[in-house]
Amino acid sequence: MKRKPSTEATSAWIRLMRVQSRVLDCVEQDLKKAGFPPLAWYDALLELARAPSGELRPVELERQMLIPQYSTSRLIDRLVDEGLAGRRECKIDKRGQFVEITEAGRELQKRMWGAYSAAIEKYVGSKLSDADAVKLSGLLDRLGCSCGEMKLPPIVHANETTPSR
Amino acid sequence: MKRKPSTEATSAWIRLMRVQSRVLDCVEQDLKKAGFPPLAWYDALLELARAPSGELRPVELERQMLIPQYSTSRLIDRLVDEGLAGRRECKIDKRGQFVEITEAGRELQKRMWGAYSAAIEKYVGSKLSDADAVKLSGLLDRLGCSCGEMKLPPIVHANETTPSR
DNA sequence: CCCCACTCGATGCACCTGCATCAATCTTGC
DNA sequence: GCAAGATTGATGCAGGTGCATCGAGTGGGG
Repeated sequence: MKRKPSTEATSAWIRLMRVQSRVLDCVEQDLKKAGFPPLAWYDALLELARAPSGELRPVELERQMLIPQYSTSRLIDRLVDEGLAGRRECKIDKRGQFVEITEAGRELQKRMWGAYSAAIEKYVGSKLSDADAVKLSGLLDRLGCSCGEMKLPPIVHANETTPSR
Repeated sequence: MKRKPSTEATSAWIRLMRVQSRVLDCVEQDLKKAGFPPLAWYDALLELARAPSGELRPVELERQMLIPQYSTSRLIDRLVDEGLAGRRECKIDKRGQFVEITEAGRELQKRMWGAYSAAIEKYVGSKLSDADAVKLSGLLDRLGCSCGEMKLPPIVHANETTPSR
């Protein structure tokens, strides 16, 4: 039988939807106004930059970013078109390929982090104490775990460097 | 000067993005599998159904739903195409119009609420105690308030009836 | 009364997403 | 060694979104 959600749960749901779309919007706006491409590009560049030799199989990228296969495929197209990444064939599995970040790609990723981190601070950091941020993370994690499976990297980044969504 | 966000804030940001997209996805999936249209349709139908005489100016709808003008315009097109709503001219302001929900619209909205509420319960309600849901709402509200302005209806719905995102 | 600024809603365009499907290649089981 | 099935990545199509712009209509000041 379907239990109905409590008012509290429903209210949390509504806020989750509204607040994230609003905050995401703000952040994307800031990036765009600074002349940068969408966040998805950043995420991909970051994953590539982080990879041992600056290259990944599309499948890896896809799994890291939790986006569908075709989406990865076309995102890579765009990165390649802009000279931010290159495709390299994969000798050992001829179906596959490697995508490797270019210097321009690394450079853009770093510049974007400047604007991106400022936006995170502006729209999240400055509104919440660290303790509250931790509480929020905790509550969100409880939701995330298993609507399928969820692999959230516990904490993502190196010292002066960069997160990913 | 740009302060950098704390690790905690960044981590909360990441989770906010990932968790909501995952949960939203799950809910939309459930609706789609039950043969229903996207959530946005539900939201619009609900706003219309809630309106005093089942009709609203597009501008109102737009403000309720917090989506851009062109988006509203096209959403209405789709609802009208499906016979879920109708357009009626506005006598007093001939630029404008009224959109009014049809019986089919009301009926669909009610049927969707069945699936929708079940999904909310499944992906949110069942994962959080009411107290935690309230905590989550509270933390989210702190983020929502003013990346522009935010008018979150404090608590949205009537007894056995229906929320909106 | 008329003009100008504004509001309302629609639309062409580019792009992005989801879905289904494809061809190529790899792997497994026999 | 080979057929059946799984995996990798691309792509055509339909729809949705953002952006810029447009035409119609309103309303306020001179």
